[in-house]
Amino acid sequence: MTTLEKDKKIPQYRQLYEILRKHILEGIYKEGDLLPSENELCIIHSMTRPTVRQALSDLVNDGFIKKQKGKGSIVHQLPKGIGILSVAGTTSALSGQNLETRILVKPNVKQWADPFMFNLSEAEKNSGCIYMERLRLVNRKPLFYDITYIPNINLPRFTSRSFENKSLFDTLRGFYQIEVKGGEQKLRAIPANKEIGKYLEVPAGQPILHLERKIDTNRVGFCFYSSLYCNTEDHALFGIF
Amino acid sequence: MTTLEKDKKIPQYRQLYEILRKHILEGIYKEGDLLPSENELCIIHSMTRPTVRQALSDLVNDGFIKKQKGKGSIVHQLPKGIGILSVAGTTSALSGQNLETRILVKPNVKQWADPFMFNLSEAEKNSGCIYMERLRLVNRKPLFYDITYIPNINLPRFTSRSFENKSLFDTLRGFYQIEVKGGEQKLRAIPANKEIGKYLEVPAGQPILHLERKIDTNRVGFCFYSSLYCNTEDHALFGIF
DNA sequence: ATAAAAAACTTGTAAATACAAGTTAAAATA
DNA sequence: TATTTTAACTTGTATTTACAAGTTTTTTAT
Repeated sequence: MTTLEKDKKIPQYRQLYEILRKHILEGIYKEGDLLPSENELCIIHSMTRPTVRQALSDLVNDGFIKKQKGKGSIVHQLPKGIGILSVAGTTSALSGQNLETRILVKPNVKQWADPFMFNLSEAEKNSGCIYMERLRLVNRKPLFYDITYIPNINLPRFTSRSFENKSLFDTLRGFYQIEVKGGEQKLRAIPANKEIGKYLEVPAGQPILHLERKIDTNRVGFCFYSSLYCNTEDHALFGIF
Repeated sequence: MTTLEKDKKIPQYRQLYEILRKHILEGIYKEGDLLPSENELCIIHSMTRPTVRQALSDLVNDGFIKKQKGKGSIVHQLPKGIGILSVAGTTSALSGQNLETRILVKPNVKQWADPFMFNLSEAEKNSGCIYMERLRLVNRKPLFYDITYIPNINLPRFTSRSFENKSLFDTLRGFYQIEVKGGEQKLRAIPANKEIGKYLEVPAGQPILHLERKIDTNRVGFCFYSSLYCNTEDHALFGIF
């Protein structure tokens, strides 16, 4: 095989989800619009109602539409802030904006910090972790200071890949067939220390939002971790629930 | 009729959800345990697999279990922080802990603030809002300072009800059949001002987490709003996604 | 005894069907 | 014309069936 990629079948409901999501993001369906009814979507895309409903259910969970019995699927107003609180990497959360990524510390293998922000399995502890520091800028202003920890398990050539202009999520999916499934996060408001203040260009002591995240994937037992410092002075973090 | 309550049929999948959720919270199923398989649940509760799967799907979305193909439904580790980021009122988010609620400003009808943190419909603007301020204490320490805004639409006797030891969500459900469906929120880290500092017993300038929330309900077009100031020094906010 | 193969589980995806319940638009009635 | 009723839509809930795909246990063969 010339490539590591396996051809994985994409489920029908997922394909429909992607199509509708794209159409909403492109503005083909605008805020307040009704999507075609479930029965119409069945006919258009040659699938049955349960399949269509699964796609719509995912769109509801991700905040793109809301449903009303008797009426239809209504396109939700798109988040104006930064949608990092749901399943999304920082790159996707900031899509459409003038985004720049600066690598502060290139991916390198090291030991896990002890204690670590989440409980680690023995397998994770023994394998060590790939460590990386990145800064994300929107319109030339630094917004995120992101420290990433990835277990060093079966990820050939990972440290030599570039992340300058590519999403970590895309890299994991493209080269290793790793899909993000969900995760958990802890939030705190903390004062910026000297180092964080330097990176985010704010005075020490200024309130900063700190997210500690554990991100689950489709590979059983494989999670990765992120410690994210976010300047919310200009941009609030946005989430749906 | 002597009561406002209509007898609303609770769907089977919702009943199963509540049972399993309760069992997990009570520790009958512990972290890492496998729930009975879908087919077993079908037999136990006399329902079909799609119905069971809908209940399990909701449990996944709410972070109580994760599913693994070929294996089963695994009970998730329960959040140690405060699960306010998903569908939950502060009361439910703090359940099990030594919780006290102090009413700072009793419910009273007033005009909406202008500008308001979310866009309001004309119907909402015209009706005015019910305003309330509450302080939530955990183990005698104030954690949340909560300002609630509820549109004054068809909620008889609302301002005269007590919220001392009752959840707002429970009141809305019990007296008005209003169920919380979801919502959206904006998060910021801000410095405590004098007033917030006084309530949360922290020095002015200390980083505080500010949540602005719009909460959707099953009553079409009826939302309510909350501005929540949270001291995350001791307790991080916890969320799954 | 060890290793490979098969069987027996598990959840994931998908179809076809039926009726309930809420909303909207058309038709009938006053 | 204005109002009420009806019909035609919409999504919500639930059953039944089938097979795919991943995991674990058992059986079989070496």
